[in-house]
Amino acid sequence: MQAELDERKKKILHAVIRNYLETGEPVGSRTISKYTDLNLSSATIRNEMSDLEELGYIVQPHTSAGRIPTDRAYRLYVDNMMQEKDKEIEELKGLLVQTEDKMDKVLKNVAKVLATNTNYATVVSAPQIRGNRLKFLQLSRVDENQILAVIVVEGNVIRNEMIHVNETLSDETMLKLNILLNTHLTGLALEEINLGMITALKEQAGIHGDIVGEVMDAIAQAIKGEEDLEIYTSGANNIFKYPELSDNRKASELINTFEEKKALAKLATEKLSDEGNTGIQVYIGEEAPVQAMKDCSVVTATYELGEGMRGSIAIIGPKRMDYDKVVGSLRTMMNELERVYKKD
Amino acid sequence: MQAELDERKKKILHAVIRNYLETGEPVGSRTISKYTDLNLSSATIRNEMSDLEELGYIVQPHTSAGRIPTDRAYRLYVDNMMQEKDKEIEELKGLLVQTEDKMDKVLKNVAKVLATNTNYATVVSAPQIRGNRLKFLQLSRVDENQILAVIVVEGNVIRNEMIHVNETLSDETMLKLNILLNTHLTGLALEEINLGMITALKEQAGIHGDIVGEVMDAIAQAIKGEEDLEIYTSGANNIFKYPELSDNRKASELINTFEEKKALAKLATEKLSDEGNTGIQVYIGEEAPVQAMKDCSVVTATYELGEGMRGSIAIIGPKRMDYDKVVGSLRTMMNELERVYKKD
DNA sequence: ATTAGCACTCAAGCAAGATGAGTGCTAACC
DNA sequence: GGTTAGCACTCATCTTGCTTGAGTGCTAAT
Repeated sequence: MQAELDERKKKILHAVIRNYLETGEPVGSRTISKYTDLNLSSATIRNEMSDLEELGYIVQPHTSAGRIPTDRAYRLYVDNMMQEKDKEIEELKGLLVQTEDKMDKVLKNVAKVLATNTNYATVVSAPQIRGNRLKFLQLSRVDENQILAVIVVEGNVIRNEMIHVNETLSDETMLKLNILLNTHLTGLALEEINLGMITALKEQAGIHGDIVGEVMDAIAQAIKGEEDLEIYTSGANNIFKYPELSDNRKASELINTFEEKKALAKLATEKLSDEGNTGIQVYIGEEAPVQAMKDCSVVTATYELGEGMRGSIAIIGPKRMDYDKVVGSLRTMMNELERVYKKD
Repeated sequence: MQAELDERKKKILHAVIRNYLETGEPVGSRTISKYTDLNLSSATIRNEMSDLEELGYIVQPHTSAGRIPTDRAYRLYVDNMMQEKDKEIEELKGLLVQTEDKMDKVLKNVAKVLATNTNYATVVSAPQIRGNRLKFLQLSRVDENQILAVIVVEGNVIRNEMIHVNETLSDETMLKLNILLNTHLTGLALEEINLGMITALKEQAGIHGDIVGEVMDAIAQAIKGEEDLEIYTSGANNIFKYPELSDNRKASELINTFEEKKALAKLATEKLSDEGNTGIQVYIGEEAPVQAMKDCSVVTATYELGEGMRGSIAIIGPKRMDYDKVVGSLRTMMNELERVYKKD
């Protein structure tokens, strides 16, 4: 009962959606009658629309208003009807490639460029370093009872962690510890550092075993602690451009969500484990993984910069967002990101 | 013509302000007549209010509405009439002291606590490290042609900078460089590292002089680059609680300002150079240093954590914000911050 | 100097049309 | 049978006029 949408119904539905995307107003039969090349009178369109309503693709906000697409219609549109328009997106590339070393700056920039280019709000999450290898480790005595641990992971992600110690360590001890830890841990993935290895290291460190313990904690914390889920947002104010989102309660909620980035983290990581598809996911309305966004649509893309270094980009806008353009922008942006970074 | 506000006028003005702060509605003569202990009829109040209007302290939003205070009245209020109520602020202290080592986390927390506690939006700028001393410097070879420079400044602010080199440096060279730089630079303030010293160091480094140059650049960049002006915001959505700010255009502008943190930087640093006063500044309406905030009031406080380590906290709300409470909260928060960190 | 009283103003709320976009249905048409 | 013209109906939105009530300013009396 749902697959049978004949060609004409599809055309009409498509017209309704496109029209609504542009205007944001309910669209009526007369408009469609003129808008399409079907040369049908408004009455015929009305009959068809009536059918489409029954099938759950469009609804009237109130009797005798035009129809607006439902989530289901958007879903159909995104899955089957969308033809990408790859215009003017090329310019994005130029904006990105400049300071290629500082990862965080680049990502902030990505968020910004996408926000201004699409006129929606964007969220970029920094790469998850899960599964990545330890590249370098350095302990330094900063003063009598503070040690600075610098941890560098593949992809040049750097973490600092301060460790308090009670005893003052000599230079030789520091040197020994550094050599010990580097020789044993460098090149290992996090999963490969197991408990056995840790206890072995502690033994070798002798009386300074507890420091090794602290260092290991620091490594663990630095790498998989919540802090590593750096998130950059941009264009939050864009939501004011869409009346259906900018009534006070909703706007407030959305802005709040943007500040409380933890909810966004969920959104970002949700589908990170999914493989297979092109990496672009579209969530429409209630499909969105975050409650506050049930009146929005969210388009997410996952980028991969190397062994297990995966982050994601999300664009949040009204349900009637310009899916074509967003998906296009997102795709070029991702490619560009991967191109710039993959050489590492 | 302006100093002469007799005692009664002051009392009435005070009553008007307090009442307006609470309700947000224009306040009329009858209300005041009951609200104060002056035992005057509404008619008398009317006469006095008429005078006050002429003197520019209150205005009517339209004929036959009550009066609301002008910027000038707020200014008078803040300068002379405010008596601090230091209740319930104490609880703030508890919320703050927990993870005392990670400066950025603490500041984020400060922003958050203040925002939830006052119901206004807050901005906290991380300390300017200008004038601070270099505590520790470490160069490490991360791979063939990348060197990681870790720079620790007094107050345990840590910066990482990647340096690309063309030649691969030997372990001994690295060690030498480290010793050279640390012995000469540690303990110095930025201003004390002058050009003469730099060329001297370069000479001593011999063929690796250019690396020294890069390191110095990194130090300079890391410490006084714009990046060091880390800014934390919280409670942006609080502005939706005040109708006079939450109409779409204004809200959008404010949110935008919050995202474009550079404007806030200006606000934060503006009065950093001023000395003398308690460190708390109140900007009312047009006095605010940022255009987008001309309908708000901004209360800023400067905290000082040691030699020249100064940051600032700002609270942004409607003109009718509860100045007493805000100033109180801000003051305890600052004291607490300084107490926790000054022992370093 | 203070107050009571009264006329006046004006935002805001409400009810009663007027408007118009859009629908559903029926009967006629090809 | 599919298509269309025509018409009655619905309902959000706009307009208009009316009422209400808070609040003022002024004047005359205390």
